[in-house]
Amino acid sequence: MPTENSSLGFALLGLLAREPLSGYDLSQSLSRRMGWYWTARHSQIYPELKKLQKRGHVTFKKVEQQGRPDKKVYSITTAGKRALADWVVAPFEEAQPREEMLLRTYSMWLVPPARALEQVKAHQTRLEELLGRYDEVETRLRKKYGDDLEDPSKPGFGGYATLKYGVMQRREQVAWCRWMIETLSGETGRAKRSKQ
Amino acid sequence: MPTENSSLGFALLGLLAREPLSGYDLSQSLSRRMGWYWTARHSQIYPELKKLQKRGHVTFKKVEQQGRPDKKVYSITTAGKRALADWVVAPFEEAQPREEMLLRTYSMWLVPPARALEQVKAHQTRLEELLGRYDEVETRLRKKYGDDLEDPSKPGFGGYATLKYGVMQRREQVAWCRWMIETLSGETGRAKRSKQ
DNA sequence: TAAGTCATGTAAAAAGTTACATGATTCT
DNA sequence: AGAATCATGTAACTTTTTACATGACTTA
Repeated sequence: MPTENSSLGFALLGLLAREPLSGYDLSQSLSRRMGWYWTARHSQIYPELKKLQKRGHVTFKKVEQQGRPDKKVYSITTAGKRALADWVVAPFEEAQPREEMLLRTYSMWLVPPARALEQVKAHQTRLEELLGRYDEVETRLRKKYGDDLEDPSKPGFGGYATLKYGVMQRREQVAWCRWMIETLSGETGRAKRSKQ
Repeated sequence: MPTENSSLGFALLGLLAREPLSGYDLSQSLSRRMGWYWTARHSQIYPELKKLQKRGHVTFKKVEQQGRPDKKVYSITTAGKRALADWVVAPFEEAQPREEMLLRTYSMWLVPPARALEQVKAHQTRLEELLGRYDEVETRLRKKYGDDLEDPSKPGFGGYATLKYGVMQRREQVAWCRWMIETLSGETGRAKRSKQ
């Protein structure tokens, strides 16, 4: 076992620092609250919780439920909270980026611009759907935390600041899509005109 | 072996579609040309080239050199070029994003704003260094391709479009950092003032 | 002489995805 | 009756990182 938690471990601790959650809850919360910058499947979450528990960063107690399967509710420990806070301010290097859209864009010169156009438009649609969901999240956050969102010592701030980042990035990505569409259709337009 | 190439496989094909390269060259080109949206170490590249070769998407010939180790120069095949072009326009889902800065931001409410501030400033510095390097790349691209950069059927377009995306994203990330710094220092400012 | 570049690989481990596995309840 | 939700896990596989391994030549 490595000396430090993985990024996923810290993601889970970040959620547990706000409220105790079961593995199932963590899976939902991760995708709902951190989904636009970190994700994991439940098959990765359950083993990770075991590691956190062995390290003493979380504890759990079994909760029996009526009409539902029993669950294990995890809570962050003092040591876990300290490890998390240390990690937040520790120097680090960003993980290697993986933007498949750009990988495809790099080789778009090989295909007819009209086909490339379809790919870019599909991407734009995905982005706009995402932006729509951000709006709902912002409304929900504002209702839950109010003016506390701008207060960096309140838990609401984390969700707000990361959401803001997501919105800014997605908007800019849509702008890039628009530029791509213009450039690509300009070309097909010229091609069509020259054939007339 | 899976039926399709991995993303890395297509990244390498994308480079080889422009010119034949050795494994070593591919490693350099990958980080120089695609470094801000896809990376790989040489330990991943060499095995991947073997897979591409077994699939018939690339061929190689040994080139003996004087005063330097021999090298294997890889070229894309017709089948490889077709597979690449198909992949460029195929529907897909973006790989899961991994933005560690946001993971840390989510838990920043746990630490004193002054410490969080340091982290954000360090991030901003990294981003501005990146932006500086983009400038050099743009100059180099413009010299090499001229007005062909805006022509979607010329190879220069791929590099130009992806670079543009990178510049737009990084600028927006810097703007987010500035907002964070404002919000975090506002808070420390208030704290300091209230203690006076 | 030490560090850096050119050049190619393998091994081990960590991180992440997909598939397998089970079972009760609730909603359509 | 079938699909969705709640709930927890394991197994197999792919992808990525880190470390190991070698060796000639060039530059400071």
